Amino acid sequence: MVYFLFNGEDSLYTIAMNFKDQLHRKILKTVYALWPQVRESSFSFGVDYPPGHKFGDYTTNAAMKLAGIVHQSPMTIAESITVAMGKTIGVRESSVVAPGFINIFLDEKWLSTQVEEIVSKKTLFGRSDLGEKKRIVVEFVSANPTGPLTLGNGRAAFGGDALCNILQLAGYRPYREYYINDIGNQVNILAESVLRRYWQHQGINMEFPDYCYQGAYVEELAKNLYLPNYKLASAQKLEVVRDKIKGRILAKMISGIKKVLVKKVGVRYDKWFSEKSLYASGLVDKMLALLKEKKLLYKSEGAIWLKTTQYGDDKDRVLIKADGDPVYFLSDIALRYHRFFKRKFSKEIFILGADHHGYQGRMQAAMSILGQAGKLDILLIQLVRLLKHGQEVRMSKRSGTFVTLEELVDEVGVDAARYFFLMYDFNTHMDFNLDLAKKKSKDNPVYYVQYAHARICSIMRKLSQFTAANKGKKPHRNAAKVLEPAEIGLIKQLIKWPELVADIARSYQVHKLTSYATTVATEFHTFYTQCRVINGKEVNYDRVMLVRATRQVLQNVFAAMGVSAPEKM
RNA sequence: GUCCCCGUAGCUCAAUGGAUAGAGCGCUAGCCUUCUAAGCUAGACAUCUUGGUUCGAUUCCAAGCGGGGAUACCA
Repeated sequence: MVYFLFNGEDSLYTIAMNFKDQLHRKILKTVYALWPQVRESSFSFGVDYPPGHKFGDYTTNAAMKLAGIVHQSPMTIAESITVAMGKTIGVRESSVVAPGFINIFLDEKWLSTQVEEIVSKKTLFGRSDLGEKKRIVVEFVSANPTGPLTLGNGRAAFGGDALCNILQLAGYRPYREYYINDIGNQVNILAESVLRRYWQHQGINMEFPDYCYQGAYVEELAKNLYLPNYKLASAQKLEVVRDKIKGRILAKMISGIKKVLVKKVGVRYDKWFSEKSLYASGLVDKMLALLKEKKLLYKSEGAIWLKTTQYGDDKDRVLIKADGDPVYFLSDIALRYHRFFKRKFSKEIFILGADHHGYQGRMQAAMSILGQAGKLDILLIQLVRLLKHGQEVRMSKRSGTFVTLEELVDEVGVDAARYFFLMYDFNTHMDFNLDLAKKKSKDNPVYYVQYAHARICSIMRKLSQFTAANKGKKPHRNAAKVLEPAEIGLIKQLIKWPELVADIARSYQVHKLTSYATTVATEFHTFYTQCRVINGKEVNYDRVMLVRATRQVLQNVFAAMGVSAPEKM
């Protein structure tokens, strides 16, 4: 293969490498029209080598001649690209940097029209119909209601929320779901922990075993427990009383979680799905019957197993334990049945802590059993390690050593917390130093980006004063449009937003949002320093337009990240 | 043992197989009589090791070293 690279820092895009956005496609189309011999492969377009030859033997010119594409010099090639593409999109010029690179420069007039388009499209700028209105269920956080949300849950909460925002922009219909494990042994243990604490407070000599939850929130629940008729403690009574208070305690935990997510950090869910409801509606039993019908169940050592190995899992999995209790995996299968057969979602994105990575195999096996293979994307999100005084602190709900999401947000604010977590690739192992986060929250890049927005608002305020003072006078317009490098740099970033949205909708790489926001802010700050919008009595209205476009893009990015756009700082 | 993730600047992180590897913080030197200096400009500092694939590797493959996680009839 011969690879011709059409790209360049100044020329906006690497076109040979990736044809994912509209501009790329237009350029590629032009190239195809020029040279029908060129064909597309997955990463580049090119032609086959003559046998026995290597690319290194040739310059672009020689290679193209060999391929029979053109019989001209590289400069002439660049020229023909310019002419052809100048008609469809605004290409000003192109140049050849041999061997193998052709740079393409966009016309400033075309760039200016893009600015106007951004302003007129407003929040719709960046929106596309890539997703064809497909309904995607996104499950994220879904932390057990046996303790408050931790730092680590924050990572999933913010990432999942931002991903849904992006999917929405890309034309999908995301459905945010929090699956509540409100049944099973964990809930019993929580209730028991509270009860034991309660009795301890009543002066009853009661031990507190290791399997119980140690956290301060258990104390809090115990303090607020109203339990007049069950003062006596005994092994038999414990279970009876526990079951009496279970529902109340669970409700309290869940409402606490909801409060933090919705009120505190602004992550709203479309559905808080109760695991218990899967049993109540009979769906779990139906699921079991279905699996039995498919002859995928067998009994061994008193337990009921599912033959997941037939569908690529490492080993078969227990669905019902020897003691007769079902395992979460069972309701998880029922949940997928519900999502794909009853709700008819076309896809699910399941954001899962990396400590659950072993769960993937059986989940995908379950999807295959349901005949829905390929519809479940599991996104593993690496754990957050908490450092205190340079030492790692193992976060554990059971032992009560953790930092809650609420604490963090109280310390640094929602914007800083969101931005901080969104900066990291899901695959990155984050070390989180709370002391440092408190101390350094002022250094958070979110303020750098927000500051750009505040500066824009300041200009706009000034501008409205200016126009009020000059009522009736004709606004001065610059006839000659010669863009400063800072202006071009800014525009080039702004028009990348739709491409970025599409990219993230495909790759789920939400952390690119923060990189992009920072880049736009940098370009704006440079522009701000170098180019004046209001200069004495002169207003440059083209720059006003550019500033408005920048504000719009920043607001759109902020909205996707769930970060506020302050008008003053 | 097996499986998953990570290893890039002093620190925290970026970089669809492409040109001179980028930001922020920290460090050095400059810039406010003009739209917010939470800013701008310049400078110093980096791809864990060894092989392989490729015209080209931070990126893909293999082995090694180092760190984290998982290996339940817990979730």
